[in-house]
Amino acid sequence: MQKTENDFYLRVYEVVSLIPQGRLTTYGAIARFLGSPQAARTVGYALNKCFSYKKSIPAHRVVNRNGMLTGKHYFGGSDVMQRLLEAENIAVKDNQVIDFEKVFWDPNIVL
DNA sequence: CAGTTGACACCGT
DNA sequence: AACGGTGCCAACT
Repeated sequence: MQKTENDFYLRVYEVVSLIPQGRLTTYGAIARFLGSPQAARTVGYALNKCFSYKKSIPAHRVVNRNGMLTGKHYFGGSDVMQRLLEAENIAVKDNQVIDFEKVFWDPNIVL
């Protein structure tokens, strides 16, 4: 569908904001959803700037393909991201999401 | 304007 | 099976 914003990272924010509570997705899934499966890195970069974005983005619901909280350090704390996930019934152990595939949410499948 | 970076992912050794 | 190196895309300095 057509987006009013053509900026790549704006689209990333859109998708991340659509992630249901208690679910999470991966950078690769979002990248693939945007049409560039190889642009997973760009997705992560977009989320890095999401803190500078005017809207609040649930970036804690986005993890890498392994389900590991790679960017937890960017939340301003060492365990902030994990805490946010815990608040959504998502178990996290050693920077890794438990039952990752169970809570995994793929925007491509939904659409 | 050109070079480097970065919250990833995949292939090769 | 585990570790390291390379590739992509867009933004930042």
